[in-house]
Amino acid sequence: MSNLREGLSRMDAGIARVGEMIPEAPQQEVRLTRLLLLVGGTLLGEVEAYLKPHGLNDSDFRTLMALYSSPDGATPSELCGFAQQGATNMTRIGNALVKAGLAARSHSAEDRRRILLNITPTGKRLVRKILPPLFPRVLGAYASLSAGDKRTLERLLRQVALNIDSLQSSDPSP
Amino acid sequence: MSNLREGLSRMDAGIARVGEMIPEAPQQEVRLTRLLLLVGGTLLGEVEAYLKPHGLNDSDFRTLMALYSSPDGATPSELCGFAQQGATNMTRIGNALVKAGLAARSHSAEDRRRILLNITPTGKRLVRKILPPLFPRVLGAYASLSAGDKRTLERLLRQVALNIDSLQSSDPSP
DNA sequence: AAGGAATAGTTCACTGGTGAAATATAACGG
DNA sequence: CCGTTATATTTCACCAGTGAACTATTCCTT
Repeated sequence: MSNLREGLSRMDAGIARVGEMIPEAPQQEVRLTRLLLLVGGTLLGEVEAYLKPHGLNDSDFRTLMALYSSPDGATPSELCGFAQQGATNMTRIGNALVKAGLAARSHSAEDRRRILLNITPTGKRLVRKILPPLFPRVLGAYASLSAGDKRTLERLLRQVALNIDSLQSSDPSP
Repeated sequence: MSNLREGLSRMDAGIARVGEMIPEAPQQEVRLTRLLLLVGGTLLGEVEAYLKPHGLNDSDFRTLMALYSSPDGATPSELCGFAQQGATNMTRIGNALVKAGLAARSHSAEDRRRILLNITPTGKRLVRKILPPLFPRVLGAYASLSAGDKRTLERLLRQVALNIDSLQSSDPSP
């Protein structure tokens, strides 16, 4: 059932096979990209599998966490920033959280275009309940990495992020 | 428009804010996980933005690449392995590729349960057309990394993958 | 104060992916 | 052979996320 391991070896084999037919292909970089996607996707799947029984998916959860750490509430637009979601989807997330009794909507008094979302006591209880068992899982993913390894990994990932940003700005798509 | 950079700083701020309220939270590991997800997702978005004008998404493309490197064709199940997709979705991908004239379906003679997919000349032409412009983009994401950095990144990501696998097997979900 | 641009949120139609059940064929044990 | 079991693919109903268009409100400029 060692799923990622198996998936990785299939991925490696496939990339090598394509690399034989197309020698110009930057194999290592393709491998890195696929690896990133595969690891990230699996990690996300793990987290969501844990959240599902509680009726949340990862973006619902990120939004709930943002509300948990916003004592004065937050507007959907602010939450979009934190949860890395578009406004459209934030509407759905808000609906879901309100329906589940985890958050409450209210209209802003100063700016009547704005909606304010606040976490409810039920929402706080849920966060305090589901968060602690999540920690060992997150830690487990990096268990075999030394402190230095983790710092290196973070540094390299941030570098890749910056590179992607420069790509985007220099390259307004053909 | 520096999107990832901005997203990252919002993410960092959010994690730090939660970390103040919940000191037991493993901040670095949470940061790493979110970073992985964010970078992976953006990278995927980049690739798909390039593929979209050609009528393909990333899993269509992975499947097409698998067919390109399979001179004798492949069954949907085999393609699932390469493209990291479920059988259900592979049916849809197959439909899409056939409809676009990039692949052809045929029934296997020995085992009549099986379907064989083969790339068409049109499909081969498309691969040879869209692949080369993709290379500089992939390379660009890792442009600021030294050869050693890339090897380190790959090593660390593979370690994380193995850790996740052991988590899964040791932890049959509560 | 009026008109137009900007902003906040929502709705709608669509894409992409999933799990469970259905269908068809093959393989196996007696 | 025959019934059971396993495998390959598809269908169906659903969930999550997106871009474009819409509504309501506020800001800005004269």
